[in-house]
Amino acid sequence: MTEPVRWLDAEQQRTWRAFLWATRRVNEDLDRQLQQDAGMPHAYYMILVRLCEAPERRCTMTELARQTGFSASRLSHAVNRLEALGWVRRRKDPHCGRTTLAAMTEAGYDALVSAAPGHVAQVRRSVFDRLSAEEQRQLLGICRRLLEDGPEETGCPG
Amino acid sequence: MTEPVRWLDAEQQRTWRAFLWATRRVNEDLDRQLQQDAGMPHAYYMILVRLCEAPERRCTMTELARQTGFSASRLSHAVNRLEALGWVRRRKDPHCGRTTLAAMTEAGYDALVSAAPGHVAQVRRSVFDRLSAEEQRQLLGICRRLLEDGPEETGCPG
DNA sequence: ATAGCACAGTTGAAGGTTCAAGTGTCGCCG
DNA sequence: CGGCGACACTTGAACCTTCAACTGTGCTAT
Repeated sequence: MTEPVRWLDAEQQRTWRAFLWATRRVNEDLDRQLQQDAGMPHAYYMILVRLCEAPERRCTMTELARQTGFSASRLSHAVNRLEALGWVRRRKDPHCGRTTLAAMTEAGYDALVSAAPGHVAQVRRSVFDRLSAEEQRQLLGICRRLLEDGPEETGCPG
Repeated sequence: MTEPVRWLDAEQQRTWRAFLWATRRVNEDLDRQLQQDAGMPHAYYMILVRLCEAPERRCTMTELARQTGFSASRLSHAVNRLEALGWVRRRKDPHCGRTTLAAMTEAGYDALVSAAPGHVAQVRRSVFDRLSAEEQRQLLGICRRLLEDGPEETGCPG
């Protein structure tokens, strides 16, 4: 009953390995840049971006989790840290006893604004400067495939 | 002197976001599968794979770090854990006082062999089953670009 | 020989992520 | 009304990774 196990062929091996190395490299370079220049990991930057785009720079934890794709637990721990840094503040939702609102502070906004240029530059260095317009199109197509029949997408700047 | 900051255009935004979500999804699914079915994170699986391919299923820490792309520290901690699991054993190199050899144990080999089929299946589900032959070619091309002028590549099965 | 330096590797602390379990709130059905 | 399941979130422990510091070894030039 044990099916024959379909291994990857040589070309797929190469592709898979290249994929692992390339994505790791991009993520590490991104994280390192943000950590060094802005004192935050990429995950926290993403949270700040979403918060910044939200209606009054605040939104519920659940919505924030949905937009960032983080687990409730991961987000909660992260917001603890962001709160300790003074970049975010939690408030009880006046309309609903069980939801919590995370609101970006002025300091949080400033931190994001000063982090953004360096981050975008790194994204260009790591990805877009290396790819032709055609390759960029291909990349989007491929990523869409990899995301099919999964959670829906959202929108973000910076 | 502050240069104008070249933001990403709308299409690049979409591509970037899709890239982040897609690669995160692949990595998470991979990690979850291995953790649940084989009791090890993907990083440790990679170490075992390299070790398994090495001449006598053993190699120096430095070489192993180079092949996996891990930092010396990360590798050392990981091998501590793998040693505690009984999957790897450290030995002093008889020919050189400052190098350490990491050797895969029988139990380690067994663990890898039983983990491999499920892992490969997940790689197919997450990536190759979703991409046409053409897209797979494109992906390899793109990853190569992202790896240009970086550390050199290596080879791995499974 | 030996001082100095680079290499090979380890360690501990700090921080991030996950997982499982826990708290409190809302909504709904009887 | 009274339960009770689902939802929104939080917590603590375990684990993984990073960073900076540290040990010990071999090389090389004087």
